This record gives sequence, structure tokens and C-alpha cells, in this order.
Amino acid sequence: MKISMLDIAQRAGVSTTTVSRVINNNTKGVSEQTRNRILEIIRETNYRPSIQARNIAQSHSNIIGVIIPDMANLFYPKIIRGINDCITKHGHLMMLCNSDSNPETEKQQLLAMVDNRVAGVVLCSGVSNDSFLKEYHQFGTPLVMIGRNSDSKYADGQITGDNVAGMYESASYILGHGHRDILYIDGPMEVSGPIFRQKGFRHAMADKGMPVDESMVFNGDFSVNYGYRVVSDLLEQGHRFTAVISGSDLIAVGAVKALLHHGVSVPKDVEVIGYDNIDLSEICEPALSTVSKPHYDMAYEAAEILMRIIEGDTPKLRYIKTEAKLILRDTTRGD
Amino acid sequence: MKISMLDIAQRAGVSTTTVSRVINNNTKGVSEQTRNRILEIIRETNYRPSIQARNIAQSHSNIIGVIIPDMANLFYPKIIRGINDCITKHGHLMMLCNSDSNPETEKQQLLAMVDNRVAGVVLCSGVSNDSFLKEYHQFGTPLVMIGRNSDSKYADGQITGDNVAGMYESASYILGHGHRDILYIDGPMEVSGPIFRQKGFRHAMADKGMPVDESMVFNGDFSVNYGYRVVSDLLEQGHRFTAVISGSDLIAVGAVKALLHHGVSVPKDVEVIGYDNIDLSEICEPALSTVSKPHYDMAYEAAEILMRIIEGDTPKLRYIKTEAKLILRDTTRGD
DNA sequence: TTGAAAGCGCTAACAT
DNA sequence: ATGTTAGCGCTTTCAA
Repeated sequence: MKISMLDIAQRAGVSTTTVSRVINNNTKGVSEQTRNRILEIIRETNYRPSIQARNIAQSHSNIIGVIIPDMANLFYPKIIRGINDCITKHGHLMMLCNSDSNPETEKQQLLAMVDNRVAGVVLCSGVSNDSFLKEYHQFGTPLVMIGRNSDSKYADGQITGDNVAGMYESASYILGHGHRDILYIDGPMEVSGPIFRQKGFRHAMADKGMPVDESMVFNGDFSVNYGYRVVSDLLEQGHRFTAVISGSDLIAVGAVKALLHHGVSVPKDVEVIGYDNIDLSEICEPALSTVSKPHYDMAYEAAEILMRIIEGDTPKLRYIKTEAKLILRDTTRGD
Repeated sequence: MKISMLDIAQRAGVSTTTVSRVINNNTKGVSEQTRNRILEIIRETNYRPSIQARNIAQSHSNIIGVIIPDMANLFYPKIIRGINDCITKHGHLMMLCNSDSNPETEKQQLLAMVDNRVAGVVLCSGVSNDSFLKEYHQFGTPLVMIGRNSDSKYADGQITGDNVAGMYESASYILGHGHRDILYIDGPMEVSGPIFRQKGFRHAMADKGMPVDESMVFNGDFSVNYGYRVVSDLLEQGHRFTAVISGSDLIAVGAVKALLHHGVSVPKDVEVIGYDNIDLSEICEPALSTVSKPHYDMAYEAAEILMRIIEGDTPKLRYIKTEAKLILRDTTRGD
């Protein structure tokens, strides 16, 4: 790919200015005749104008950076798709990174985004500390965040689920069934989701006058394996519990699997409730009761906010908290 | 972000060349003193060199384009991750698109990649016709393909699973259990996977002297819903079958779900076998028997081939066919 | 309708 | 050790 605009110009016997005009079809300023000649040459030569060069000449960008923890985690594909669908409609392309929830990695990727002069970035479940985020702001690259519950507003936009309320509702439902021995499992306390959900859980417990058995509160990683392991270990050590409240569908699915494998009936002996309502929660057997979080829509909306900022229209809403809703399926007993 | 190399140079009272030297730490050619002065100014100003500009000046690129059908489909996340892990190690970033298996979309995205002057592209399950692929070659953007079984080699590299052999093995195993009424379900015949798998299926049937009941061969989309629908409809219409052979785990999971919901026991009454061995196949209940396809590794390897091409080393292997392996879990009865 | 020239932010060959 | 100059591929102002 060595052919450039200058080549086209020369073959057509015109200046690059003229070629540039027809490429960006500036309706005026080029005669029908030369326009056709140029178009013909472009076709013959299979010339493709460099967007990079155009971007640099216009101090402009057509790419959006997206940073998520791990795209192989079943929680993220829908989110990525939501972002991508939105930005695609606005003519942008997506540059994607996995941070693995590593603050240093995330920081480097954030910087890589400015180095690559992206138009803006969507940061998902950021673990970056606020001080860096504040500093980052001064690079001028618009940033919107998804799923980080944080009061500090270092982003230009933010959309999160209401984790406190969602978990409060989940726990209240379970507590309503009279359980006394409850197992609580969520992801790592290094990210904000688990922190806020645990808050909701403790609220719900307190409101029912129930003490929290700290030895039954677990925080690990958002994976099927983790859920499986915690429940298996507990069962094999002879611990008793009649309900599992989880901050993640993945963890909950693992928990259900472990219960089943140990001959414990779900939901008859133990009720289980997940969080997020990822596709898997409906697909798995038994279908998981959970708390909905509108991934795709949240992601799409986050991207929409970013698009607005980039295009100069200030978005109506910059900080959105989406409502949580209980979805009862087959791992709970119903009212 | 308006500060450029020239700004740094001026503040330091040197030329941009010198600044460029310290940025790319060309060890020689800059005194310790000026280097430190420049470094200090860079720090103070929070200057970040533009990779775009550097790339254009060097006719170079640090980004790899990746085109897949649908990143929200559970089949792809691992693939994306495999590609990304590989190229990240080589210092590249990933630009990702969803083609939705639309030939026209895919074509436009392929062109967008050259417009953006990516260093190379990984195309997954391409539906582009060979003639375009041939034409594309002349843009000079290295292309490697994943999962497209095609004899024509219009790509610079290609890695696929052996779909014929894999399905032959799957079907043979099922046939070995003496089934006569077999339901076959796979994805659309517009992509190569289903075509080759069906070939393997028919081989296996022929080898056992079994006729194929064409009314029991279905091709739809790679989704849980499709599998669920086909099986449900058949069951409700009173059709009989004792085995389901699928070209996709997603479809198979839907099939199992439908069977269970209709009170049919798996694998007692009906044996089911999927294809691909995606994570879900192990997570779901009952765990799905399937044919392994090493997604992550295939993707990583494909990216590796691309990296080699880009870096100038010719890869040892450009066209790789990976072996398929039967994985027996709980939806088949065992030998 | 067309083009010359300067500029976008950087690199690189060649001097000094 | 440092700077001059040209160049990467395109846009844009201004003049003709």
C-alpha cells in the first residue's frame, strides 16, 4: 500500500487539493469532468485514503478506546457489544483492552489511549485510584465509566447499577423466607461493586434484626470456579446454610453446581440468588434467580454519553444510576 | 491535549530532533544535561508523544484489526482474548469489529482496516467471497483467518479446526450406540463450519450404512434459542429421535434444555453431543459432551502467525488445521 | 474551478 | 552533541 494522494494527483494532472476535494466530495469547486477523471483513477489504482493522515491533519479521531477487566469473562461480551453498536452508528471504531482489573495495567492502557489520540474512552469497572483519574482528566480525553459506584466524579460521564438497592432487594427477598443461615459470596473488595452490594446486604440484615455471621461472608473472584469451591469446601467441612446470596451470576452458578453435586436440592434445601442477569443465568439449569442489570443498555447509554460529549452536544444526563430489579426463576422458591 | 513536540523543543531551547532522540531514548547523541532538562519539561507539561504521528512518519502501525461475527456470542470471547493476549505481548493494540456474518459488512470492515492502516488483520469465520479476498490481498495488509475451512488460500495464514474429522468422530461415537433416529442441528450453511461438519456427519452415516433422514437435518443460527426451538417443535409435533448431534454447543445446550422441559431424560432417553467445547458446555447442567476445539490457542496461534509476518520473519506454519477431540461428559452414556 | 503553501506531529538522513 | 531539512499523507486557507 504505497499509493498516496499525491500519486493520484499527479496521474490526474491536478493538485492534491483537488483530489482531496473530490474524496471528501466537497460538492463545489471541482468540475464534473476532472472529478470523474480523478474518480476513475482512484478506482483503477484501488487507492484508499489514509484515515490516519486525515485525522492527524484535522486533529481529529475516529476511534474510541474501551478498557474492560476481561473480555473472556461472561459478564462483558454484552457490554462490549453495547458500546460497539453505539459508536459504530456514530462512525467510530473500537480499540479494546483487557486490564485484568490490575490498576497499573489499567493506568498504562489509559495512557496508551491518549498516546493513540483516541476520541474518547469507556472505562469499565475501573480500579484506577481517584488521584490518577483526576490527573488523567487533564489530558483532555473524554472518559465515561461503567459500573463503578463512586461518589467522586472524575469522569465526564458515569453509569452504574444501583448495587446497594439491588442487593438490599435480593437479600430482603431471601430473608423474607425465614432463613437464618445465609452464605454471602461476591467478587473482590478491590472493585466497587462488591463493596456497595455488601453494604446493601448488611442493611437488609440489620433491618431484619439479623446479625451477620462474618465467617459466612466470602469475597473472591467473579467466576464459576470460585463459587463452586467456596460451597464445596463449606459443605465438605460440614457447615450448614439454607441460602446463598451472591453478587455475581457466575459465582452463583458455581454454587448451584456444587450444591447439586453434593446432593443438596435447589431450591428445596437451599435457595440461591445471583446478580447481574447475564445470559447464562437464564440458560443454565436450573435457571438462576437473580437481580437484573441491563448490561447492554447501560453500555450503549454510556457510549451515547461519550458520543455526545465528543460531538459537542452536552449530554442531558452525565451520571446515571440504573434501577435493579429482582428476577425470580428456579433457584428460589417463590413467594 | 495541544502540547506537541515542538512545544517541548522550544521550552528546552533545542530542536525537535533532540527531543525526538530522548523520547525514543536513542542512547547516543544527547548530553546527559539536555536529556534531563527535556525529560523534566516533559514531566512538567505531561506531554505524551503522538503515536499516530510517529506511525505516519514511519509508515508503521501498532494496531491489529480483528473482525468476528458477534462478540456477544459465547463462542467468541475466548478467541478475542487469545488474539489480544498475543498481540499485546508484541506491543500492538486491537481494533475490533462485529460483522454479524454479513458479507457486505465484513467487506466494509476489511476496507476500513486498510483505511486505518492497521498492521494486519485477523478475520474470524469470514463470509467474504473468495473473489473479494483475492482482491483484498493487493492492498498489502496481512490477513490471517480463523475457522474458515477453505481450500483456496487467499489469506497469508489460516488456522481451522478439522471440522470434517471432528464431526465424523462425534457422529461415529453416537452411531456406535446403535441409534437409528438421529437429529442433526448446526449453524447456517453460509459459513464453512456447518458445511464441513455436515460432510463429516454424512461420511460417518454412510460408513455405517445408515441413510440420512433429510427432514431431521437442520441448519439455523448458532444460538441456544435455535436449538431449543427445533427440539421443542419436533417434540410437540410428535417426532421421535434418540440422539441429537449438533455442530454447536450453544445449539446443543438449547436442545438439552428443551428435552428436559419436555420430560425427556438426558442421556437416558436421548443422547446429545455438542461441538466446540466452549466454557458453557462444562458449566451447564448436565455438562455437555462435545468435540473440543482449542479456541483460545487457535486464536493465539493465528495472531502469532500474523505477528511473524508483520515482523518480517516468515512463520514456519501458515496453514494449520487443529485436531478435534471428543470430550465425553454427562449428555452421552459412555461406552 | 484550481492550486500554492503552510500546517498537523513526528522521524530520519545528512550536516555541522 | 545538536540542528537543518525533507518527508509521511492528508487538510485548509488564501489567492489566482
